Amino acid sequence: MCRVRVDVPAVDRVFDYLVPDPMAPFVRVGTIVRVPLHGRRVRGWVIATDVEPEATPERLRPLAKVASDGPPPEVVALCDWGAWRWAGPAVSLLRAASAPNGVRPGSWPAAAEPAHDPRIAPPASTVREWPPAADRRALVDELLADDGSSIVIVPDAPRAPLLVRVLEASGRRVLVLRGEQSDATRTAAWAAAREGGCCVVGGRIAVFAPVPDLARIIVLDEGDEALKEERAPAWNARELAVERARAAGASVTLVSPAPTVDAEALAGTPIRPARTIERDGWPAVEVVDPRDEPPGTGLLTTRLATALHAALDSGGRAVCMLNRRGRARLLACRACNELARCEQCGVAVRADADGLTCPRCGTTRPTVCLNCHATRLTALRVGVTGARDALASLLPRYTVVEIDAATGHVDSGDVFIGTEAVFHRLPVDRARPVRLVSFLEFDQELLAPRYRAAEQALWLLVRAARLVGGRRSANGGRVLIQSRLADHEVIAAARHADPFLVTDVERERRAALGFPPFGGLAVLSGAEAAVSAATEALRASESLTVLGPADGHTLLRAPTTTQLCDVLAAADLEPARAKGRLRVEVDPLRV
DNA sequence: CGGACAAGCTGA
DNA sequence: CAGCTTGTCCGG
Repeated sequence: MCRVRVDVPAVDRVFDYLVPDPMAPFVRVGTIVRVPLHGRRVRGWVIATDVEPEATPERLRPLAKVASDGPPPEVVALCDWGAWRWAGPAVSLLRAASAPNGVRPGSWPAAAEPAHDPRIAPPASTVREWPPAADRRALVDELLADDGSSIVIVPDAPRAPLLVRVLEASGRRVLVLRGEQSDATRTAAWAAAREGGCCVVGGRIAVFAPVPDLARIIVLDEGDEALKEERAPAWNARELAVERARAAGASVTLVSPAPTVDAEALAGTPIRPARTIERDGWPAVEVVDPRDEPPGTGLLTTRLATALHAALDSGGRAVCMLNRRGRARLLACRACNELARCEQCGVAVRADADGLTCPRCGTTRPTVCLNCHATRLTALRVGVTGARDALASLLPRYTVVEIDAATGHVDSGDVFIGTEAVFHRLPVDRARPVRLVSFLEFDQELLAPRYRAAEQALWLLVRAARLVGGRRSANGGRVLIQSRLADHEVIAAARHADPFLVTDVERERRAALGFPPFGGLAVLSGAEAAVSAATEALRASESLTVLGPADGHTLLRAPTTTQLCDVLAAADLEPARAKGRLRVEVDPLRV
């Protein structure tokens, strides 16, 4: 008899099945099986063996097939923990923890001894500050385990191959596990990791690597949002790493150029490198206040123009970042490209929570194209495109390339302008280093209405620092910030190479507001009827403060994340889900 | 989710 | 009242 969690997210339940004798040698916790369920065959994970059946024996059906080897028992437990922590179905985590193609369930590798006995060596968790432009390969090599397996989580995919080569050169068996790999490649790496004695390097899914002898987990760039799954449940590999290490008696190190308050709460006061390493690991930072410029200068200040010429004329390249968030004034239909205008008076309409609203006459309508009736609109890139044109006329001898999340492969150019995507998509060109990264309007990052705005803004400066290199690097690159808030702690942190100027302010602010990690926070969203039903269902619980629903969202707060998760786990939200789509996001990036 | 079954609607 | 649609229930 075994208990199976079926791979149907809408059926977030477990069922018991008989294990036919020939299958018995292959069935253990984690094994992926196919089971009959309500007239069809579905996939599922064995979550317990030798269970006492809850159903009447005559209703029990046998397993249909053993489909694949699956995550080891401790990873199955980690998925359950994640389902509790992010208030979602465990199935989505189990999928991330399994090989995509199925692995022949032969004889299991003998369960290896844990690399460390937790009774002798208590699990250590640490935060290491390591500046953005400093070489972190030596740090990682130092942190890796000499016996047992290690997991190194590198959210920034383009930076991983170099690290892999270095680790291989030092004689380690390295396996790469990333969500973007082909199914076959990922399956092969997953299967190989079961042997243990390896170093698994990868993105957020690497936290689920099926190594049997885990000794160390290293999370690089612990504040990178790529560690967080975008779909619900929005699990974060940083928290999972700490939990997995704790359960396995392994040690975990969270490394970051800008340690977050959350990392401190998870793994203690950060360890800082020597001051010279800090200083040399950040670039020279210059701040330009647009108020000091002649009126009508716009986004291209004279000091920016000078810096651009200096960077380009010496053979380097330049990057300009401008987020168009909150600047878009024009919407166009994704299908027919027609502009979204008011049906009464013809001016451009704006998108809000209820659909489209005319700023002149107040007429509203659902988000639908008047020309072709499609319901998906896209914001025209007024901000970036306008700035691109201005740059192009300022720099006639150079190629100005616009980059955003929708841009495909870019292979050359002199000046790159775009949203945050400009940091991810910039073509590599060792012969032409980036000598200038400029933020055309940094205040909108600093003042963004998100409670993690300061940490996110500092992260942009981290990305910039990695492009131009440290202040002593041969490139001679610099960062130029256009801002009216020169004294803001984010700017001060980069200028003084001291990220704790942000952490210290942020810790006080979060504690005062009771925001994570000093309190539990979740947002309900989705269909209006579902959100209001769920809100009513949760309003009764004593440990929860319920705000809303307002604008289709409800804010849930609790004294601790644990209490919040306990309430959400105990609540029956099925009646609410029946009324429409309901999304529960614990630790939302924005509220 | 998706099959089963019941209740509701329609047209001869 | 057959034949179809729509809604609700439930899975071992």
